Amino acid sequence: MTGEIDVADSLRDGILRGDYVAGQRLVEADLCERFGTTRFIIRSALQSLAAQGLVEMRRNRGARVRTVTIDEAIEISEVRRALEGLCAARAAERATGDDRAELRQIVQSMKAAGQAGELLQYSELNATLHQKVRVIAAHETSARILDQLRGQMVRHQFHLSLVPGRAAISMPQHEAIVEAIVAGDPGAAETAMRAHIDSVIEALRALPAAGAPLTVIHPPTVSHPPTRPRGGRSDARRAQP
Amino acid sequence: MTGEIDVADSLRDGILRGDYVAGQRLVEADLCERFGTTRFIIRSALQSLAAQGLVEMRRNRGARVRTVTIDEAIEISEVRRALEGLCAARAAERATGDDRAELRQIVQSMKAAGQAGELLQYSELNATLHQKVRVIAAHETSARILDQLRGQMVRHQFHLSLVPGRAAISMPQHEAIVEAIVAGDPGAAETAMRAHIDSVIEALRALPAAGAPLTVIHPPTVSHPPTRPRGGRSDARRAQP
DNA sequence: TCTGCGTAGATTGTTAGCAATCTTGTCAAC
DNA sequence: GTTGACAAGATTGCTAACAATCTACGCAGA
Repeated sequence: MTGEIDVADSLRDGILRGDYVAGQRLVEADLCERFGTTRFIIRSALQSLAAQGLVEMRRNRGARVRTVTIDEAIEISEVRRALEGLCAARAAERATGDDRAELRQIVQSMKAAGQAGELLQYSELNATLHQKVRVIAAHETSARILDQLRGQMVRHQFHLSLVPGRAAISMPQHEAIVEAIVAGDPGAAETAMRAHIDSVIEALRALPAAGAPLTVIHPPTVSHPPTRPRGGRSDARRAQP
Repeated sequence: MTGEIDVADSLRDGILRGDYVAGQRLVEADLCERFGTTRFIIRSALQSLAAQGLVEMRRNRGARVRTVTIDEAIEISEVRRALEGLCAARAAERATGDDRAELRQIVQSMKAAGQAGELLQYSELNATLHQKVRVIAAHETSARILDQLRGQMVRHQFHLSLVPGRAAISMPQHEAIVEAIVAGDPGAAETAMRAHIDSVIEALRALPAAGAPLTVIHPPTVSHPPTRPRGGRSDARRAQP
């Protein structure tokens, strides 16, 4: 039985999916019940997730889902700007004929989704495009880091994709990136990618103070309320007639 | 007692200092004895170090000190190029008067050490300069990532600093970086930093295939041989007359 | 009524031990 | 002499129970 890995992945997926509210306490005993395993496994999983920056562990205070502020999201995006710029440049140097065709295909689909107003699909294609660039770049170190950062950004990125008019702004930027890669021009590819993420950062700065909207889409599970008392002589659990 | 953190730090320092040979197995029981604690603590520490990329953990096969190949070192340096470029640009925007004075001071000391042929001191000042730039940039996300990467690079960086003529090459590059930051020119600072790390990458590419030299400087502790049999009915331990 | 302290109980940190797994040396068969 | 399988035992994976720590409630005093 490979318990540990499964639990860490499930928990990670759960957090990324929004099953747990940002800032919510992750009580080990509760997670044991939910995943049907022991505290040791849960603890290992939590440590692993803490290393990925998805949860925050404080001594004697347990783990909570890490809240990423807008300021942090901007910092993360600045790092993305640098690293995805690197990947775009490398992609321009390494892209095969098939790669180029696929990139063009993705951009076509994005255009269609954008014009049809399919925000969700546009957002997914956007992720696909960025990932494809990373795959072509074949730069393991930056890929690993970008993966980590993406995990921390999920919520804000989700918000962004719903900002009206966002697709119209980013579409030509994506076209420029793909054009440069297809043309095999590393410098232009890097510049285009950086310009694109600059605009993402600008949009983040304009974003309202974050918060509730997400919980409307992904309501917290009733058995795991956002806050919960700790200690005290509250017999609340058993005191239900 | 805060055991866990101390052990993780001690182990990290030990690896960075070169107490453990690259690729060496880290047997939990041995580490327990060495640090005077239990396997749980050791295990947590190892997981933490694995997350930082300093050790490699494989299921049922334990932990070993991660070996970073020259190719990986180059990849890491490419990421450093992107992120330190970002930091240099931000430093140029944020540096106070005191910061500028301190930067100039460090460069002066480097010049002196370089001319005196004090390779070790030059290498330390080099690290100090890069760190100072990061501190001025005040960019937590990239600082955290750069810290991790630095840990993985230590060995190769050490090799580099011993390459004859290296100081003479990097000195003007460092001057250019500091000049740009002092002048408050973010673009020039980023360009200068990227040029500098480009030359580091070039030097890495020219480096001989890595390996033994380091063990001459930091011989492995006798109680922790690089390789050790596992399993089998070898009574080697007790069979010493 | 408000404030500060002690205590109950929930929660996490740690320990010791059993079970599963892998490595290596040895032996037999070809 | 070489190749394959077997078994010993070292090593890691996991479980359950104990100890340390923190939080909130309620009571006494002002």
